Amino acid sequence: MVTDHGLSDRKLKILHAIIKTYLETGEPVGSRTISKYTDMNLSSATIRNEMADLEELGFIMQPHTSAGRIPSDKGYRLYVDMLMDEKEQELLEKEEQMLEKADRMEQLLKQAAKVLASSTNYATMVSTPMGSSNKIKFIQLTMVDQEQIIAVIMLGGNVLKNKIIRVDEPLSNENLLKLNMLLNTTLNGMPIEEINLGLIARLKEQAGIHSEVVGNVLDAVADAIQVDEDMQIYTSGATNIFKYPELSDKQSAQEIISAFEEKQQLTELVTQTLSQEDNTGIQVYIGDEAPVQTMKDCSVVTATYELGDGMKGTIGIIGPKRMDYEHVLKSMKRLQSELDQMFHGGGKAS
Amino acid sequence: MVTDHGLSDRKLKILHAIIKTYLETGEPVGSRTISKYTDMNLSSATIRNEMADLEELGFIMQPHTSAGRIPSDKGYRLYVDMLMDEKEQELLEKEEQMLEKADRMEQLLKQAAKVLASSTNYATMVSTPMGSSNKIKFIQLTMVDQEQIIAVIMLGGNVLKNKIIRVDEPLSNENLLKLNMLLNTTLNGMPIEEINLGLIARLKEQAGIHSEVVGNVLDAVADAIQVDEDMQIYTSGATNIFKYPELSDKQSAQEIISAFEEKQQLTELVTQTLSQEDNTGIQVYIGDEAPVQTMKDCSVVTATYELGDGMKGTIGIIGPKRMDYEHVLKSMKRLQSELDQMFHGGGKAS
DNA sequence: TGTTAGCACTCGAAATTGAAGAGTGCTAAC
DNA sequence: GTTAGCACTCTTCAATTTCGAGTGCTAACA
Repeated sequence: MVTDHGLSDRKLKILHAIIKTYLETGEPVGSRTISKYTDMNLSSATIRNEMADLEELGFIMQPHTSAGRIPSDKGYRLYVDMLMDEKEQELLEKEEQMLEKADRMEQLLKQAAKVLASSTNYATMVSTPMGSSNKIKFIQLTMVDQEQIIAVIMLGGNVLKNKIIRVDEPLSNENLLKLNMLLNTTLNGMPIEEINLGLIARLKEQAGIHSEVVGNVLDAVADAIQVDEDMQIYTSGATNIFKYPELSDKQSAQEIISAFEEKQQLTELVTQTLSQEDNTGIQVYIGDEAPVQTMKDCSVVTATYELGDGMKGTIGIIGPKRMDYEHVLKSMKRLQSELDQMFHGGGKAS
Repeated sequence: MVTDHGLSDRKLKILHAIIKTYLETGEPVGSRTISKYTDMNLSSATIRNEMADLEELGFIMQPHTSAGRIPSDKGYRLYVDMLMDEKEQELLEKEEQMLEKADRMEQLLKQAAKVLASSTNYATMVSTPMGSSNKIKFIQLTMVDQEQIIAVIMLGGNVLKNKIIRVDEPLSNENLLKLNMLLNTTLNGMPIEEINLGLIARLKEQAGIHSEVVGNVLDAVADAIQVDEDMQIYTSGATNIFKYPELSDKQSAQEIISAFEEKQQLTELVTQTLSQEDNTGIQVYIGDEAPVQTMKDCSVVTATYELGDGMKGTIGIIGPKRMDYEHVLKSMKRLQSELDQMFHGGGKAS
């Protein structure tokens, strides 16, 4: 993320002006505009010369011969890199309030997506935390009636899963207790990856005549985890993309909204983001940089947040390349830290 | 739903032909087309005369002076009413297979929405069952560690909810057992509406020093039910509306997709549908008939399915007025009966 | 009386044209 | 190195024209 460019101060200033103006208007910006807008006291002709240079260097481009210039991906990249260095500490109380209210994780995340969407006017997504190394914290079997047992499984990060198991004949209280003991002593604190066939066989053996139930429980565990692994993604503000003409022609709009609805592609985005190591946890993909083809005409900003036990989730904003990066980065950092804080503050669970 | 119209057989045939052709093409259909398409051996001029009559009766209309005719809402209505009388028993195995795989209710419903969307090419929604009169079937408190208790609550329809409760100091096993007894004997089988302040006060009194925990549990119950009441709605294929030019201009598309994303309006649709009493449980709203303003240019087909204990959910299809009603109604009935069957077959739960 | 052929007419959609305007690149002068 | 000026390019938008589909009506026919 080195901002290494061989640009003169003046070129940089002009580039900055071009991008900023373009972000606001969405229209190609011409030399005359810049000449007036900035306080550099340069004529449009001079600007034109500089612009010709900038274009040759690949920072800006012309959509057609006699139009103004628009930033290229490379130009945006430079701009964003410069922004990333800055810092800010503002807070919006309204957002916080809204977030405070939600006390279940799902709701919280949904809410977060919504808040972000409404405060930025872009499309947003939030993924539920996903544990690269998840542990079983607690298992409890309970009889509901003659035929049904509930298995409650608590995973790291206080995530609860339950599953109904049908049995042919009722277990005695004593046996149930034994099973609970067995499962808890064996599985408690165990990382999910370590549950292998050998272990399962051993467990079943120890369960004796109730090996079938154990099998069912383990299936249930596997199932619970399974469902946990294809993580949930909450989205909001997908229709915001209609606000940006450059994205809202039928073709693009449909593709992007599809991606949002189907979530398949978002999953990819999340995976990619999580695998990336970075100090701040915030990443900006401009155009083709995004790991998803559908978003090649957009910019995507992602941030990861962390729960205590190695569980990580992702927040994402998808918008036009002419995104208000400054605002977005600010919002992202804020939300990221709020989520971090809330989860570390403890006790929120689904 | 009486199909009472004063139309001659020939007029009916022509109207049918017009609608069918329009459903396929989406273009206004002219007299010449009908004259060739049908096997009635009538010249276009004759057809024109009949069409003039049909227009006067309000079954069809002209978008502009010299265009073909398109069906009016009234025309669609007649057409649909005629279809509703018919029956059919075809099945698509592919669909069934897909549905078979899902064993948790949420997944099942999500899957259902997806299947329906892909088989009809319209936007679809499925709402989770919502109980007008829900009962508590089972409550169980379990200590996880010194500070946390899990409350597992099972509602009618085998819906499971759980909630983590924090306590300041650990409960003894004995006390926990007592509490469990207390809660279960008092609350089991109790309709949620009957849990009132008086009952809560009585419970707390009986719980003695642990009244606080009881309060928490009841809060949890309230909470669990709360979340259950603002029901979930799963959608799929929202982008299908882009396939129909008459809906895909920016304005409409955005509105409809927004409605799908925000789900606020869909909730209204569901409520309306559920309140309607009808023998088949299938309803067709054409244009303005829909309870939601956003959908005034669409047709909406809804069906309700039932769980055992008075819980009802809704399936919905939203598409253009020129919807393939025949196919949609068929699919709906099929899905409806499949869901009914699955839930009555028993044991599926979240 | 019901059906059909023919014709003039209407109106929207698409193609064509033209003018306006924004912006550029280049050159020559400062 | 900077600027003014000018010719040129290209998009946009509105006005205009053309084209064709479809109609309603009338008159003739079975």
